[in-house]
Parts: sequence; structure tokens; C-alpha cells
Amino acid sequence: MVVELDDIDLQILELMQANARISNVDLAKELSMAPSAVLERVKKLEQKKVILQYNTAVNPAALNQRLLAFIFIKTKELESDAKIATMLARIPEVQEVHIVAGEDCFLVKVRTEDSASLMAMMRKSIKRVPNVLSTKTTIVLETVKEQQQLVIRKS
Amino acid sequence: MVVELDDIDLQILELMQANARISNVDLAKELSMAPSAVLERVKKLEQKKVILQYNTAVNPAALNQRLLAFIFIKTKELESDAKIATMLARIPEVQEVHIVAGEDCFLVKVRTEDSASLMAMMRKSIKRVPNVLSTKTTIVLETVKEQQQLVIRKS
DNA sequence: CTTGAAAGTGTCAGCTG
DNA sequence: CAGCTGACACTTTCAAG
Repeated sequence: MVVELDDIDLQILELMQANARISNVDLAKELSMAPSAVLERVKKLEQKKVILQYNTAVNPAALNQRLLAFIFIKTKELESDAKIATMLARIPEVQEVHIVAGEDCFLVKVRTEDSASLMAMMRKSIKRVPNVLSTKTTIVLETVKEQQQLVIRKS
Repeated sequence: MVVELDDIDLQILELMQANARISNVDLAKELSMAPSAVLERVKKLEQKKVILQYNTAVNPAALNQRLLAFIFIKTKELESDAKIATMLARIPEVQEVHIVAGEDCFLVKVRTEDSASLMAMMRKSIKRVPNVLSTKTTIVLETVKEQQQLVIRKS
């Protein structure tokens, strides 16, 4: 995908990354533009899939999801990577599924209530995915930073 | 932190996780409540830090950030974990910093333009953090799923 | 991109159970 | 305390320039 983004677009993205619920008029004030012009740009950014979605970051502790783990999953060498990936992606506790270079094939990020529910989830969901050979789990003791904001470099 | 969340709160969180820019009236319609009551609940959720922030997911490809990597960082055994973590967290390309169990001490998620800029960032930023003994980098070939939405279980 | 106007929304005070 | 109503100001959104 090639998209042309000018400095105004980048500034919009920067402001919206920091606060998705910023109002159009506030955006317009920051950019010294009319609200309608800003709205039009935002709509175009959505439509061009530059903006993928607006989400609310909920405190995991408030929902009793205290355990975070990364699981490396090794599978039989085969062409059907995509199918396995899709099955992993369907597990609700799984927040991320990456296909990675090296001998481990998949890296999965998982959030559960505690270690017991992690084990339950692995037995119930991950180990039932066909062609899974082995898993290697890394437990997170403490998260120091967790954000999806991208670095925006204006020209 | 212990917070009491009832089913209405959970429904608000579910709707806002999926779309942070949903309007108050739409929320109210979904919940069959008056907008003012919903607004009050949302404000309380923000204030109680159940809602941490509203962010916009920007397509990394649109900003030319095509490379995603996870780096395990081993450091000298010491008490000053927190200081190292803070230094890692300050690197703009670093989206996540976790302190993990096992012999690797830190796990860091990084997004850069390409492998050259990843190497540059490692030389310039990570290797300059004191007490870093070694790093082990896992390159992501393809991301199949990436979301931070939590599983919400209504009672 | 701007203006201007209509329709819709956020927000608050005051009221009710 | 949590929710409702009603009212006003502010926003969103669109057509036209």
C-alpha cells in the first residue's frame, strides 16, 4: 500500500493516536483549519485504511486479567501456516499472532486471569491446533510500557 | 486495585473497546439508558483508571514501519531492573517493555522502518543501556492478529 | 479549504426513586 | 447513590462557493 500523507495528515494522526476521542473542533483548532476540512481528512484516512480503528485501552487488572505471556509455538514444517495462524487468532485470550523467522514458527501474546487459566487455555485451545509440535512460554512479571502508538516523523 | 464493575459497565467497556469514538447517545441507545447516565459512568470509569486511554490504531505500513521485532535482553543480575526498564521504555521505537521470568530479563517489542533502521536503533539505543549483556532478536515475518481488546465476560 | 446553517450531541442542574 | 428530564451551548456534518 502506498499512500501519500502530508504534514497535516501526520499531525492529525499524532493527535488522534494520543487521544482518539478528541473532537473535530479541537483538532481543527490545533491545526488552524475549519472543522469541516479536518473531518474530510479524517474520513479519507479511515477510508484509505491509514486509520484502522479507534480503541479504548482498558486496564487489564480491572478485568482480572493479571497474567500476560508470550508463547513460541513450533509446528511441523508445512505450507499451511495460514490455517494454523487463523486457528490461533480465533482464541479469544490471544491478543497477537505473529509468524516469525527462525525455527520457532509462531509467536503468540496471551492474556488470562492467572497461571491456572493460562494452563487451561493451552490445553483446551493451543494444544488442540493440529501440527503443533512444542510450545515455549515466557511469563511476564511486570509490564513497564505497553502502547501501540507509532513514531511519527514530520518532514 | 479493586473496582466493582457491574454488567452495564462491562457492556460500556465492550462497546468502547470495539469503537472508542462511539457517541454517548449511541452508547445510551445500546444500553437503553439516558445519555447523561451513561456519560456519568464513562467519566467514573476514566477516573477509576479502568479506562486508561483512547487510542487510534494507525496502519504501520502507511507510516513506513514495516519491520516488527521482539528482542530478549539479558542484563547483569542486579536490583536496578527498574532503571534499565525505564531507559528502554524511553526509546521511541519501543512499543512494549516487559520484565519476564527466566534467564532473559527483558522482552521488548520494537517497530522500525526496515532491518537497517532496526540495527541502527539497537546500536544507538539498546546497546548503550548499561549492564546489557546480550540480546536475542526475533523478526516478525507476518502479523496475523494484533489487538489489545480484552475478553469481557459478563456475569 | 472555507463559510454558513441545520441537525444532532454533550453536558449540567434539578428532580425522582 | 444512580438514573431521568429538559434545556442550552457546542459539534458534527453537508451543500455551496
